[in-house]
Amino acid sequence: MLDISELSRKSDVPASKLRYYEEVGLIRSVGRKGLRRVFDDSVLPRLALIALGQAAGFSLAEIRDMLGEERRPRIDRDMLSDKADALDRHIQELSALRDGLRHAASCTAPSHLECPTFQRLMRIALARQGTRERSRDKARMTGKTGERRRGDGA
Amino acid sequence: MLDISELSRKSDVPASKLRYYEEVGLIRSVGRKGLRRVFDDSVLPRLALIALGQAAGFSLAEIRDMLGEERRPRIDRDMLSDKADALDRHIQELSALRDGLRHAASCTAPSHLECPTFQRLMRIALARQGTRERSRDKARMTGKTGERRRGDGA
DNA sequence: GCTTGACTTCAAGTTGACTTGAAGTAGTAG
DNA sequence: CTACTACTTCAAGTCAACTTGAAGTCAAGC
Repeated sequence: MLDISELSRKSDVPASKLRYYEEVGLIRSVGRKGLRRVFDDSVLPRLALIALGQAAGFSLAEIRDMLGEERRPRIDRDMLSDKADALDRHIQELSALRDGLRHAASCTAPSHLECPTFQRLMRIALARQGTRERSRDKARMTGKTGERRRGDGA
Repeated sequence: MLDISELSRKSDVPASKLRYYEEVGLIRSVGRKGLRRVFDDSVLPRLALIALGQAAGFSLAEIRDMLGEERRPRIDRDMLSDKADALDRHIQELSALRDGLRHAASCTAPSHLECPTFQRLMRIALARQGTRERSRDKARMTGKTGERRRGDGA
């Protein structure tokens, strides 16, 4: 059982962020001690997963969907699998980009836009990109942030 | 030689975005025909690189640094190499996340936060994360958007 | 030579993910 | 019991990366 500052210290996540995450339903406190939130240890791994999901380029809404709403542990395995596939494609692209950068760093061609190796690597990366057909347009998601939108009253 | 709508069509990038990219110095038009911008074909691969860079999680400012300011093709090879290394670490994390998702999708444990395999995968991912020590705090960059900041006058 | 419509500029709006600040409250140390 | 301080809420601010809208311009077709 942790209060917000202990959780903040242990997770290296600012308290304001923790409150925000609770507000949008990414984490939950197990109760209050007076006014103060009380968290339990299970939010630590959860916060780590959130950070990881963000690093993977998922929005908080997507991450919330992936993790489930804390007390609904049964999460959609097909969706998870789809996310994994999408992530894998993303990884392929990034790998191509990494190789491109790596090559550009060592290549002695006058301008690497003219270097055939670089061009080939980029073609590979871009071909993949075309394959996905703007899949990130669908990532915008239809709000569904539960509560929220209070900061726009007046 | 393309006008903005042709470029938009060929690149599948909205004209507003192209103007924005020009404004912030990511691309350049070769001139004007009357008021209208004229681009040459070299911006097409450049736009593709920009998209790729974004997919890799770089900010537009970082991408601009990586690509150079169009007429300064000599770009810093050490920096490129550092970016490649950073990207590679990122890829490792994403791979761990992908494996975690993949496993979660097929795992029959009651809740995969309790599944030992999942926990192990996450530990690996998180260990890596600790290694980087908040490197993304440095990614904020010191503005340096050249011109810009006009839309916030009053 | 006038209308049309795709371009232009510039300001302002939007979205996601937060942070900051003011004003209030409550467990704890003295 | 009072003070202190770390918490609380809520509104508003910020930042990147764009988009939207209003008002203007200009080459082309009729």
